[in-house]
Amino acid sequence: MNTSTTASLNSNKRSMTFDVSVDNVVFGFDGDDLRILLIRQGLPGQDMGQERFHMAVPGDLVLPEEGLDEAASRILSNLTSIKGIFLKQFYTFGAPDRVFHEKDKEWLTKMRRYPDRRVVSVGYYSLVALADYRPKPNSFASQVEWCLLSNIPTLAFDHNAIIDAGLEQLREDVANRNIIFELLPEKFTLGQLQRLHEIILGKTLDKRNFRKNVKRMADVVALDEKQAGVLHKPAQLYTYRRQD
Amino acid sequence: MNTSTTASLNSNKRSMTFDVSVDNVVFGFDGDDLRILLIRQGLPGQDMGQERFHMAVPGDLVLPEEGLDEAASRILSNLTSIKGIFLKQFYTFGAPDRVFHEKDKEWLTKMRRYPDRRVVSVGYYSLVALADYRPKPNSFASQVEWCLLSNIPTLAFDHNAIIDAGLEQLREDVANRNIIFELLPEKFTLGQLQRLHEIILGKTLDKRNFRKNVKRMADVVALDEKQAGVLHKPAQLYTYRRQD
DNA sequence: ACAAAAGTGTTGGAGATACACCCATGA
DNA sequence: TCATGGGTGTATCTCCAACACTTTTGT
Repeated sequence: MNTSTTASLNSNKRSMTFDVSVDNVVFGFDGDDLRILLIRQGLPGQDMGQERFHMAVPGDLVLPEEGLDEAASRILSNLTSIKGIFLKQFYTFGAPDRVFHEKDKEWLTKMRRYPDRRVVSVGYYSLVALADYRPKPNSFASQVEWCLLSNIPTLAFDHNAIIDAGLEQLREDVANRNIIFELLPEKFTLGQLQRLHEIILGKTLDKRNFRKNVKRMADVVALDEKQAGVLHKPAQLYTYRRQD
Repeated sequence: MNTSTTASLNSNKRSMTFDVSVDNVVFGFDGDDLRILLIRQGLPGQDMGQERFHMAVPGDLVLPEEGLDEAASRILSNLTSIKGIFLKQFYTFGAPDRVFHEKDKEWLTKMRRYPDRRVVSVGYYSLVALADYRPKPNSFASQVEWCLLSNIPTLAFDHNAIIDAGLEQLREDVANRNIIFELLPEKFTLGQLQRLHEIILGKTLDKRNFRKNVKRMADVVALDEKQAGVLHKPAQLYTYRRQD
C-alpha cells in the first residue's frame, strides 16, 4: 500500500482502542420531589474498617453486539426491573482523562479488566414515574437509592457533570416536547403537574395561568375520579392520552 | 477476586474494543443555498477503469490523547484551513453493524488498520459562512465539494442518516438559539437572513413580520452601508453583535 | 421602461401576565 | 375550627398572522 497516495484524514499513524460505555441519568418524580437514581457499591476486598464507597450513576460498558439504546435500556432494567421507560441519548463524554482521576483509581483497578483504557461514555437520561413502579433494588452487591436532586453527593468520574448536562437537556425537552408526563403516574393532579414543572424549570408558575394552559392541551383529559385520603380538598384526577 | 461479590453491572464477561470516530456535518450558506461539505476519495489501487469513489462526510478516528471537540475541529481545519468555526456535538451513532455493509467493505479494508472493529461515531455539525471564507480543498488525495443540501448522493456507512440527524438538530437550534448568524458573512442583508431561515426551516415566511421580529432583536444592528453592484434596489447591510 | 428585490403599517385574534378569594376535606 | 392545598375569572398587553403597494437600482 502506497502511503503517499493513501494517506488520508483517516490516519492510522497512531492507533488505540477505546472502551465505550453508557451512563444513565434516571429521573424519578415521587409526587413531591425530583430524584435521581444512584448506585452505591462497596469497594471489594475491604474489611469494613473505613467504609469506602463508589457512588455513581448507573452505567456499564457496551457489549459487543449491542446497540447504544439497547445498552441503556439493559442497564436500566437491571436496576428497576421494569421496561418500556422513556430513554433518550443526550451527550457523549470523551475527555481523554475522564476516568483517570486518583479517586477513581481503586475502583477501576478492581472492577475493570483494562483499567488503563480510555473510556468514552454515551449519556442517556430516563424518566420514571415513581408512584407507578416502585423499583426494586435488584442488583447484586450494590444498592440503589433515589437521591434528591438538590442533594447529590460527589460522584465517581465525571458523573456530576453528566447529571448537570442531563438536567439541562431535560429542561429543554420539557419545554419543547410532551415528555413531562413520563414522570407522572397514570393518574395525576394538576397540582402535581405544576409542581413538577416548577422543579424542573427552577421557577414558580402562576396557578391560574398554568391551569388555563393545561386546559387547552387536548392530550390532558379529566377523569371522573378524585383524590382520596388526603388531608385537604381532594383534587380532580387527570390522565395523559396522546392524540392520534 | 471473588466474583460472587464483585459481579456488577460493569460486567467483564465479554470484552471488546471499539474504535471511536468523529463525523462532521458541515453546513455552509453561499447567500442563496445551504450546502454540505462532502469528501470524495478515489479508492486506492485502481486503474481508473471503472471509477469508484467513496463519498462521505468528513470524519476521522479520534486520536489517543485527543478530546472529542478537539477531534472535530482538527477534522474541520484539515479541510477548510480555517479555525474558530461554530461546532456542536449532536448525536452518537453506535449501531453494531453501522460500518459493515457490503458497499463499504473495500474502503474499510484498504484504509483502516482494523477493518473489522466496531466503530462508534460521535456526530458534530459545523456552520460556515461561505462568503467570508472560501475554503481551499486542502487535503491529500481527496477532493472536497460543497454539495447542495437538496442533492446529497448516497454516502458511505450511515452518513446519510447522520446528515438527516444533523439537519434536524440544526433546525431546533436555529429556533432556540442565535446560531444562524454563524452561517452568514459579517455583513448581510435582511433578505439573506430571511432566505436562510426559510431554507433551514423548510417553509416560507412573511417578509414584513420577519423584519418586525428582527428589528426587535438588539443583537442585529444596521450598518450605514448598502449593497452595491447588484441589479436591483441595494439593500441595507446589517451585522450581528452579541450583547454583553 | 422594465425587471428584480428592497422596503414599509395596520388590524384582529390569540396567548401571556398579573392578581385574590372561596371550597372541600381530614384531623 | 383549623390547616392544607384545590379551584376559579377578568383586564391588560404583547406577540402573531394576514395582507399590497411603492422604491431604487442596473440594463
